[in-house]
Amino acid sequence: MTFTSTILPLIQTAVVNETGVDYPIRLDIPNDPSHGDYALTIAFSLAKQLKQSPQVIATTLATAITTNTPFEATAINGFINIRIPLTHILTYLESSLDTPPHLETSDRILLEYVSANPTGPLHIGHGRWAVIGDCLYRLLTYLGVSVTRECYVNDAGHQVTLFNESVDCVRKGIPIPENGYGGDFIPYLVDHCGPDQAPIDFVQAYQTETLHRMDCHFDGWFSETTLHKNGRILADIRDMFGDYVYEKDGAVWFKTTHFGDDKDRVLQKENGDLTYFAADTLYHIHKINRGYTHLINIWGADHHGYIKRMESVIKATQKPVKFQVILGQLVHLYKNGEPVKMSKRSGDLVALRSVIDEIGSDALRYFMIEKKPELHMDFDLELAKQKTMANPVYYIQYAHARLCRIIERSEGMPGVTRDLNDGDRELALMGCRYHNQLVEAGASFNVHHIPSYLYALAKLCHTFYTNNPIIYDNAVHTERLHIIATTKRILSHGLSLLGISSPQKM
RNA sequence: GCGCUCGUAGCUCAGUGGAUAGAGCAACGGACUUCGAAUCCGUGUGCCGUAGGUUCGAUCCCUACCGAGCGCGCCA
Repeated sequence: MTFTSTILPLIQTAVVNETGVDYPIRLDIPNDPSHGDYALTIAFSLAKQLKQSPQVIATTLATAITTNTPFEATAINGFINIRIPLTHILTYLESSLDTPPHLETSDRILLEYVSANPTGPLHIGHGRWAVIGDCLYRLLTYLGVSVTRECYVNDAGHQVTLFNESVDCVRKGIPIPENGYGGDFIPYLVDHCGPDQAPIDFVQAYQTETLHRMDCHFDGWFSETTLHKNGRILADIRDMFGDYVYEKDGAVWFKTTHFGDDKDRVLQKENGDLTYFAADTLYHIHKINRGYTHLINIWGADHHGYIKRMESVIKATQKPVKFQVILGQLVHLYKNGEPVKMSKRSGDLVALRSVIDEIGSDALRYFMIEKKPELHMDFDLELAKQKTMANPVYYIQYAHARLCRIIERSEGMPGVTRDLNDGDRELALMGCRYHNQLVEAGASFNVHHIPSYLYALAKLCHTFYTNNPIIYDNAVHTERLHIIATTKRILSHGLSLLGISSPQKM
């Protein structure tokens, strides 16, 4: 249950009773906290309809709200500012974490991300999609939404053939073919991959292990090869989309332009091979056939040209399925200010695994999730290492550890009740907003709101810690202890949604 | 050329159709006998890329332009 859901209905009723107009109301948080805990801008919206000035309406409504609800409302320049009584805040805070908020949707979500070729180690960009996907999963699941995490394994096609050839060449000690896979990884693979294991299986296991090091997991791995097995990919596509499949220049095409794409796309090449697009089309149909109604893909921004194509496929099914792509901009990796190439085939690859091992999963995850996905991101390895101790994640974790310490120290001490001040109120109110933040983040699929919120909460904690002693005169301030106990749980829970640990001691 | 993403303080970035646009870093000055100083407190900075438009109100929505990155394969 969110905090605003304990407030909004009462205000809504008061407004409807007063004006006779059932207008949807939104609670805003004012920029300036001195204005109030929440604000309504409804008076502006109703001005035309009621033929009165916003201020007149606001004044009337403020009186009605103050009279008919537990909340105190004042009208200023057309805004209605709301102040929530402390008792309401504390009552909510006490029980808030026991009832998770719900995000209303009947969709079954399939979240596909990473989906790397099993031809080399994952790079830092994969790390970014992995963390975004993983956090989104954790958040939506907490909000009661049905989400399945899936990684599509591109274990078929020309690149895999090329990769296997490269491995063979290295094994035989002969030069790798033109456009083959160079770099340090193949020799590493040759040294570690047993004779009974296929090279791509080794790579996939290697990638999985890397992801585990940053606590990223999947519910399923979908192998492209399984789609090819019965040899019916093209036939199945024809069966479903016969009207939009045609032959030209010896190739087979999908008429994606009919659905808004720039040009039609090839399903089967002149040489008889199927394209990546053909298999991926069937894969997405497969998702729909498994009952998923909302397909979310996290792709690197270099694949944005592919979106229209897959959108066309979804539209062609004429099924009420949502298709959404979260575009993650690539991470530009630097080392001491020098750009580092991330090409999978180049020898100077900086693998995700080495970054995890260098700066740690907690710090890496925080860096990857604190910025919105579509933001271009520069990531300097040396800087990240240097800043490790000044990293925001430690600031948040430290707040948690400090609160743990107080709670530990207070055990067995006599409790006393004393007055609460503005600092108490501010921290408690911030804690109340946690569920609203989560719902907002979940509804918009913007996971990066969570670290922003947690940082702000941690900041209040540190200020609170300095100004508001919980233990003094050998006694515990009971109400304060309740506030920080819940705050501690929120910090810990929020961090867990990000896949970041919340140590009791640091 | 066409398309996608981005453009906010010196740097890295939040932010929302609403009130005086905010954090962190960096700089400077304070605060440890006291629940952990990995902390706190104080001191500045902005044509929110540019120009129009919609609106009672635009940094946010629309259009054009400028700049950065990416894409425009019968590669994956």
